[in-house]
Amino acid sequence: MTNHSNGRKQEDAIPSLVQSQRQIDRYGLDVDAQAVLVAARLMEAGAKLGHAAEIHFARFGLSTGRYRLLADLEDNGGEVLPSQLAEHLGVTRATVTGLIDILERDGLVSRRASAKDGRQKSVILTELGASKLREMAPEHFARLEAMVGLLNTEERSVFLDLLGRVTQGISALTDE
Amino acid sequence: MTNHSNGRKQEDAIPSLVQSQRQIDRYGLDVDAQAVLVAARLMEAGAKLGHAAEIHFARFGLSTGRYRLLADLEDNGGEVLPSQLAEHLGVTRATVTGLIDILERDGLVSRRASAKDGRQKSVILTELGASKLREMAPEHFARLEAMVGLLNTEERSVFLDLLGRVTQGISALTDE
DNA sequence: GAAAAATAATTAGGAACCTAATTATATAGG
DNA sequence: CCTATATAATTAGGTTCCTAATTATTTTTC
Repeated sequence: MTNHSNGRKQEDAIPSLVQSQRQIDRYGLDVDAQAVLVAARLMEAGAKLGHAAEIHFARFGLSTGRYRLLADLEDNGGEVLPSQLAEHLGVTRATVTGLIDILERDGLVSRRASAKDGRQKSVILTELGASKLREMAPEHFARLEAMVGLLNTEERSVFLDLLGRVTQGISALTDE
Repeated sequence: MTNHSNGRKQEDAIPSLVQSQRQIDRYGLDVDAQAVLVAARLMEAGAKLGHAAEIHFARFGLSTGRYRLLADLEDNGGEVLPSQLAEHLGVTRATVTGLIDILERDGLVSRRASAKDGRQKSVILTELGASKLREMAPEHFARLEAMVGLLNTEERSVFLDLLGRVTQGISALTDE
């Protein structure tokens, strides 16, 4: 058994309800096993999706972060400050600096010093960057759509609602 | 504006439906914007949860991976092979080797050469490792429960079902 | 029973993101 | 005005996980 692709055997990594219940019972805690299971499954799904996304974007010579930066640039008229990019993407400025470095090296964006404020250097989407987005759009969006193809419109709405509420709850892990 | 904690401003990073629709319209593609939005939101949520989990486990001197390894060890009688751990956790053997290195350095697990097969070295949960799990269980599970506290039991069931189907669909990103 | 193939764990090196410290410029307070 | 503070971007160094190559041992095959 070669464990091809990523050492994951499809089903093995999925945590089960009995597994969660057993963990809770071991310490005699008063916790809902289903709640714990939701947390575990979402974590699993997030990690799996993150990994799959990297593979997907690598096909176009990009990473998830670099694609999202390009897309945000396109969404905002082709010129955005690094600090704004960091905010839009939900990553740190240090990370944005690194993303820009590679995108600039590859000719997909360029940096331009601001006239108004000497501290700022705005990031510009080059023609090459724009054509990269254009070129990958059909396949990219088709795959995203296929990904949620097992849910109908109604179910997607419900999923978005529930996911939003769980996302709000994530702060329970970091609070205090 | 200091952008404390992680440079994320609560709402800013959440992708919206109009944003997805605009991206699709730009290239005149026949794709459902809601489907794209589900993909984007799940990615966002996964990344956010992953980061929050690291902060959570860091409180106990662990990382997400190291905690999961300890928990799996406890779930399986305190002795498991590295290759099995890799399979259970859905990570590579190389990663497991690294996790064990640190856990062993901290005294939470130990390695023992197999008698039957000279290639194998099983991993053992030490008493210190077991007490670490015991000690963190109440707070750990309480926080997980709080995280999904905005969903009632019925909604959690629905969420698990829908998440499971989306998770199946993730392969659409990597197929072909 | 020795050569070839498979398997277990590890090592080496890379990618993505992080926090904290640094550099350069702009703004405010006395 | 000029020192003190705030802000923009970057650099330095760390964490987590990955793929590919390596080492050691077992199993298969002829």
